[in-house]
Amino acid sequence: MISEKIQKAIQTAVASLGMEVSEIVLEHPGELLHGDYATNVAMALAKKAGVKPKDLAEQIATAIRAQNIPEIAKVEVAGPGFINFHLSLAFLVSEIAKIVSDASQYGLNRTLVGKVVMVEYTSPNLFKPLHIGNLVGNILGESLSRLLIASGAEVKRINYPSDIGLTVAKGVWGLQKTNGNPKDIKALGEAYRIGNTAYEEAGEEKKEIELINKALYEDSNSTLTTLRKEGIATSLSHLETLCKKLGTKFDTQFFESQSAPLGRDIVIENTSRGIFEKSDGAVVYKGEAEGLHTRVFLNSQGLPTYEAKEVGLFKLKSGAYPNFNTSITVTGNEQLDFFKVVFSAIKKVFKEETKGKVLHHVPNGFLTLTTGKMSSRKGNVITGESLIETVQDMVREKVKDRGFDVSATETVAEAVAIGAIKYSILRQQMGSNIIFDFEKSLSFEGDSGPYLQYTTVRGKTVLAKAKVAGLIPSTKNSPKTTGDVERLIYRFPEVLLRATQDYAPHLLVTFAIELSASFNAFYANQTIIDEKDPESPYRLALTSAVVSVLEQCLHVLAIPLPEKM
RNA sequence: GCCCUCGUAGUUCAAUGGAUAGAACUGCGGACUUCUAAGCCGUCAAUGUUGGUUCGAUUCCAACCGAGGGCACCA
Repeated sequence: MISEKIQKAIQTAVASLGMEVSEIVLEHPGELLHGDYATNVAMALAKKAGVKPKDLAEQIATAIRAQNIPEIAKVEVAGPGFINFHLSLAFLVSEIAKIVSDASQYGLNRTLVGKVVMVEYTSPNLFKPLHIGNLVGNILGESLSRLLIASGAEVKRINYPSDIGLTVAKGVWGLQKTNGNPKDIKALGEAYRIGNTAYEEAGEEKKEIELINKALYEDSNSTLTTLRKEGIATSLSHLETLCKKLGTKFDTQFFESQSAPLGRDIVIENTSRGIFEKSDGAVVYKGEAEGLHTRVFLNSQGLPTYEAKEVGLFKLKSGAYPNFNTSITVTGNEQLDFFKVVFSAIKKVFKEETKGKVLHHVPNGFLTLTTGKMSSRKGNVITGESLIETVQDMVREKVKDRGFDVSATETVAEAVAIGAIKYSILRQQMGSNIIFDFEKSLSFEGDSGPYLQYTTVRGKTVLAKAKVAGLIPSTKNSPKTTGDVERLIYRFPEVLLRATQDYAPHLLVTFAIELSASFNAFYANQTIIDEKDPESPYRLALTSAVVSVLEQCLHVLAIPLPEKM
């Protein structure tokens, strides 16, 4: 990568002056006028060396110039002591050529080759309609998975649905009351709603539901068990359809019905070893020694709680992938403290199995809707599905006057709806709460999923037209100056790498938007296809490079690309 | 009460301790008989408060104000 090359050059220059730096900070100046890269080493070293930052910067700059690096056209000192680097035209053009030839391989790195990473996300309660939170978790988890793959990791996507417990009991109770069909997803949703309401009223019904819960755990009533199993099958196949729409395919599913008994046994076993202890009839883990808090792992009836199930889940996961290096769990940010305690307990219980491995909890924020539209249209419960449906309805309206045929309209509407939703979730830093604005997300103007999709589709249209005209992309005849597109696009590999290292898909989103904007400006400024212009093949190569990089961005973000828009 | 997040234009988001805080939406004003106008160009507008560390703070530290979340048998 070019950034590494420049860092090395600085290191060499600094060393030649008899100084040392542990880390070279290289950044892209906010203004393209200030060059393509800048470093602050001179300012950082000046004090220790007892010289003026600007003087030291000049000395370092001279030492760098002496190295005659072909990729660097100009090195200059500016401001309080920055050293600015301007990349050479030859480098920028050669990078375009490289992108065109590497295509979908451009920018991938091998930093995680040989590493096995488990990513657990989505993890819904079966029987309960998919909540918006599950949708957010799925979207972030999928993008994280794809980022890791782009760095060479072997990713195992894991889904951990809750198929037993109070939620399921509420649904089964509701099915009996409504005489609902467990094979009908709508009936399941309704059954859960009724069961949940009844439970909250805390009367006789609550006791009935608790008895059902116990019976389901013990598998003591075949009628109830059958209802549960049928409902689970329905929920699962429905989930699979939705995940397919969202671009997710899980490698493995573990169920709470598996992790619960396993977790319970492990906790009991480790209570005698002193890791857990009894307190008020329950079995707890005391985290206070590590600045955490106490959590209940087995309740006073001896049933495993969510905590114990996590312990069991770890056993399942590490059993399935014993060679794993990192285990990532994506859940809502309200579980931050919960996971600190649970991970602490797991590390003690599985001392050997967790040695040298990383357990990581990645929190995602809440999604709130700004307009009251959802509630008026779909009832009080806002599910992941109804969100997608509503957005898709709105897109369908917009697509109508574009003159597509019926099937194209449907495909485009779905891709754009999912693009809009995913974008609004992925655009901001993971973990902070998300405000979803229908009007804004679907305004189709700027800073949106559709903008990225539109730019890419537009670029592809140009390429297709050029092919018909017999023009072939080439960087042979490049112009004397380059524009913003060239000065942004070569950054893709570093952005991709940093997004992976920081678990920050939003960095890629920001990059994709900036690249799109620069391409759209370029597009508006001149005609790309012109048989008489010797530079036309270069502009085509540039277009091809942009399309290729944007397609990669969309792929990593798991945003679908429609054929036309 | 204790702990964890967070506070940036009117709104929704950016900014690995750096230079004139960057976009989008909204408002106002433009261009175009041209490859997709879901596009392009211009313009108005912001770091909650008070201190501290630093050559340099939106970023780090402290206090305060404000929002959200968590803290024993839900997940």
